[in-house]
Amino acid sequence: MRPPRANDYRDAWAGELDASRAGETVRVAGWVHRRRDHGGLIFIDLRDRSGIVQLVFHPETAPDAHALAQRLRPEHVLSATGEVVRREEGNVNPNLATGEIELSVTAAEHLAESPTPPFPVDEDTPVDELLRLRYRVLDLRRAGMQRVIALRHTIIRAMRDYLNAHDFLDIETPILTKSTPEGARDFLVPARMSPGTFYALPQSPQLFKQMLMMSGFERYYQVARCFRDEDLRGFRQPEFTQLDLEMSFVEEEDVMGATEGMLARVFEEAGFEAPPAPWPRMGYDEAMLRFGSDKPDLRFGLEIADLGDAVAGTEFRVFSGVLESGGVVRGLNAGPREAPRSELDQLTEVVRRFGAGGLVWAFVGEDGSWRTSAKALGEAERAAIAQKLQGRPGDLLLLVADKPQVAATALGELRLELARRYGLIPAGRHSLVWIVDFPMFEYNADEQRWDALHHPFTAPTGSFDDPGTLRSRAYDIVLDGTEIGGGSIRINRPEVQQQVFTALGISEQEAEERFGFLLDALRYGAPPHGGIALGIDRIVAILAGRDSIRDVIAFPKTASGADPLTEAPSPVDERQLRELGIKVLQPPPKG
RNA sequence: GGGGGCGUAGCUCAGUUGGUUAGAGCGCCGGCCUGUCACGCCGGAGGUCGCGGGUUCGAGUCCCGUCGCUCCCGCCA
Repeated sequence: MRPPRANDYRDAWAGELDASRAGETVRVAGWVHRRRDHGGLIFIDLRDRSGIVQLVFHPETAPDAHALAQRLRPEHVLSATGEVVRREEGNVNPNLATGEIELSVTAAEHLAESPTPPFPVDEDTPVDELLRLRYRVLDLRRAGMQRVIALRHTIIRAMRDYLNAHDFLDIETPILTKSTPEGARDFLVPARMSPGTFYALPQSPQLFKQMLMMSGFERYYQVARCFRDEDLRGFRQPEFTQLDLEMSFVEEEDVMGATEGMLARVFEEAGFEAPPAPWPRMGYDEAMLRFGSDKPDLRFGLEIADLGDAVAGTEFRVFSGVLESGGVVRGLNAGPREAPRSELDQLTEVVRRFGAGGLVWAFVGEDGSWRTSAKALGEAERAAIAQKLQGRPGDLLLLVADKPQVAATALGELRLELARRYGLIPAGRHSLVWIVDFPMFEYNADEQRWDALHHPFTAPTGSFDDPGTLRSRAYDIVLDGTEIGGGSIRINRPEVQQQVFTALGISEQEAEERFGFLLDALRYGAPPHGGIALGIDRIVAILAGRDSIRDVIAFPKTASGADPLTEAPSPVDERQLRELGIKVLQPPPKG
């Protein structure tokens, strides 16, 4: 860090003092990290953003400062002046960056006191997350959180640097915008000046960035806050940040290439060893078949194989029944395992949770014979399956028979469970892969209609005669099994946009009401364009090795959407509601 | 909306088949200590066992409800 401007509080960073400054008089300021009172000598570890330095208070040489030090307690704020002293041989602390020196304090100013903090501001004790969030200010003082928030800054800066250098314009889009009840639930904001009407907070700047392309800005980006009123998860918050970008006159590879250039720079500056770009492209169908997921984790094997050929014409009724009704039989080789029955039951539970009827297991014996739950499976079929799954003596084979989507998901989740359970993910390995060739629509059996898999502004390829066969020009980028971004080439012709709306069951009139502004803009000469949105919170969390994006957001919300720090959300005054013409049907419990 | 886990001192946790006064480590307070660095030694304070109800002679422990945190399913075009 650059030295601070010298003032009455400080002229140096605590964590950057070293032996080269021995003999100098410096002034540092920060928080009391720890205090060690030896009766005579008092040691204070002083912490600022840069790190920690040990202050020594001598009773004889600086009695006033020493008296002050006796009153210091953790998290008090202090400014201290003293001489940088090289420590004697036996007193060097190799665990401290500044451990070769200490500051022999001559004068100190007590700038602020603090009660005993509710938890220690160090990394040694795990602390309940609710308590951390209630006292987030103290939590954020901890070295790990300081590191993560700084890493977040580094990542965003790298993104901006790259995009600025490639002619992208940073353009802001509205936070108060129009509700388009499609996809996620909107957060609504009542409009006082038009009673009974509402703004919505943006789920993403999608339509605005497309209109910016139609406005001729060619290349746009924004670090955009997005809002979705859905249930939370470790990797999902109601408000989150995405790096949003859009480009004109581009094809898929232009956007993917720009993204790779940008992310490669991010990884480099974050000190994250990712495989070199370009990253592999994998079709959606292939990903679903081989990995049972549209966000495959490629850091380990356990690939899934289709066993339809191997078991064609089988007498085993579970398999034959599924095959006859259009289902599939797929399986994977879990490798040499000696799983007891209880463990097989747990694995069965995993596939059941994801909709599969059951799990067929088989241990391959030394002579190639099987010990299996599928006793009716014939010898020839066993041999064919073993060959397909490269089953060797000792291997555990796991099979699922079900509808294609169910079998894929169940085996995909089973694959992840096996990797966790048996520790199959090598430390320090990372995988990046683009998933492409998504279906445009997916049939919603409950509503008896087609839903857009990506979003309805994505450009399709193929024929509208059979919407199920349409593909979209969309692409997702997947890091270590987590989707960190997705985008597409957009529709730039109004008649195609209308065709998509029609396929989704949105009438021309309804489309005009909801998206008329976009359709209008499309009519006045829209360039071919496309873009991508990257989940910044997720990227930071993965690069920081954190399990939750709450840890990389300064002020996040709990799983119930509350902020324990401010106690939002909270009731509002009756007067505020009257002004907005709102009547609350279900008042919050008094408390 | 559904399912699992958790809730005991300021913090992290232990607490047996229901049984006398609910414990430990850290922190805190007081005393001692001039080379510690998660300082050390001695002493002390500190509890609505999340909340409400029930069973019982007796509940931290069993039952019901409820609140909060968390993970998963649904949801997240």
